[in-house]
Amino acid sequence: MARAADTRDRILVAAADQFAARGFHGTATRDIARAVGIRQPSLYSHFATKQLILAALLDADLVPALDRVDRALALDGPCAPRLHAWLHADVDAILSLPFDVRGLYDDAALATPELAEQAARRARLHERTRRLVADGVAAGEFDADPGFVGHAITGLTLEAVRERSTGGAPPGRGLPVADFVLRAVLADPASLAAVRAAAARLRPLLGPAVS
Amino acid sequence: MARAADTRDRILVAAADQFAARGFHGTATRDIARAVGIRQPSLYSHFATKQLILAALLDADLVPALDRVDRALALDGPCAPRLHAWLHADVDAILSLPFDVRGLYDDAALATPELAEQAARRARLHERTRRLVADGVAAGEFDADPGFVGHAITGLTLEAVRERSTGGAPPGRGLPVADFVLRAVLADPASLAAVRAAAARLRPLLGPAVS
DNA sequence: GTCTATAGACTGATAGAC
DNA sequence: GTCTATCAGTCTATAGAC
Repeated sequence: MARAADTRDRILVAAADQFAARGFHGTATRDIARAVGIRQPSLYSHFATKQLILAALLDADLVPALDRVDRALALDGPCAPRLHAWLHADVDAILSLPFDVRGLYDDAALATPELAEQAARRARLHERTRRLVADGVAAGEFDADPGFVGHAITGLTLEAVRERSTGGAPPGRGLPVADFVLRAVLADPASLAAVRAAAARLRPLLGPAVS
Repeated sequence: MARAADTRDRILVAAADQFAARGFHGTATRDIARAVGIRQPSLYSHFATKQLILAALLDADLVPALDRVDRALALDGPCAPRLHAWLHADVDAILSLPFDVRGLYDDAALATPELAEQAARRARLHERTRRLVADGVAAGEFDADPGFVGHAITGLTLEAVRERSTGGAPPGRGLPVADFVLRAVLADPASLAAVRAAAARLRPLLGPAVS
């Protein structure tokens, strides 16, 4: 046991935990190594630099997230059930990751050239989230500012992650987040029950149904 | 010119900017000093430790915020207009601070004994926000989980701050945030217009009307 | 792949002249 | 209150034995 790929994964999980608690800059490679049970220089058998640990974690979060939003954008039918199903699946998927994404989005670290690819992925993710909302506004289903709602979704998702990390039990937050956003943006609030029912049928297409 | 109190304030603003960009641990006292235009040891004429700079910034954010939520809790009348007016005033007040609060809430730093007082203030603020929502649920005005809505408000507020820092122009986000939350929690969505009108009369009691 | 040893830069904070 | 000089500790990353 303790194969190389195993150690690599344990480094990633330990690094994410420490980044979440103290930030990227506040985490020493010695701290990560200690949590894994190896010496600090041994990390460099798996990652050439500390920044590449962060890049691997960002990709593990961003690549599946981009796939989910692309699938939601590609679905047919009205926007409201697609937004609801996507939010539900997206938040549950992020909360079910084996590591904590909270410390990954360090704006200064993402601004460095080494992480340009990850920064571009993140910008693409935000742009597509905004488009999902804007489509619904254009169709008359939503009454909202897409830019603001995009930021609101980001804030709600990050806070759900923060809640899991700092609080006790990790609850199924996907459904509450989806309900909260849809209630806030639906032009016809009375249609929420129908939207939820339609979203339940779409969700299996967007990812595992966790809650 | 350049009196002592002046330099102290400029240290606080510079420190907040750097904490927002690189986090508390990622910011060197030399970086703060350079932004102020003094040498690194000169900082210690104004603050005994780096942590006390963070404590002063946290207090400048938390003490007025506690005052605002206490005034909202003390008001008479239904909960919905009070929640709307408080959210509007609170977000606008935070966005109009002369410094960036985004980097202040480092969980690991707040957990140290030196910042216990600030951590307690923050917990009190969260508890009172939750109570403002719970009162409305008990009165039948809201249909929501107060714990979840409390976290949602935190996430929306932090994202509004992040948006100001990373994006370009700082828009008046207090009203959109208040509308977003009220639409999401009101048991009777049709009452939003009346709630907004009543909130507009309360808002002058909670702080400056920025937008 | 992991180890010990260490390089070289940077960290927060102090001492003492002005 | 600001400065120069500096200390002791920590940081990421490398070299080379096993």
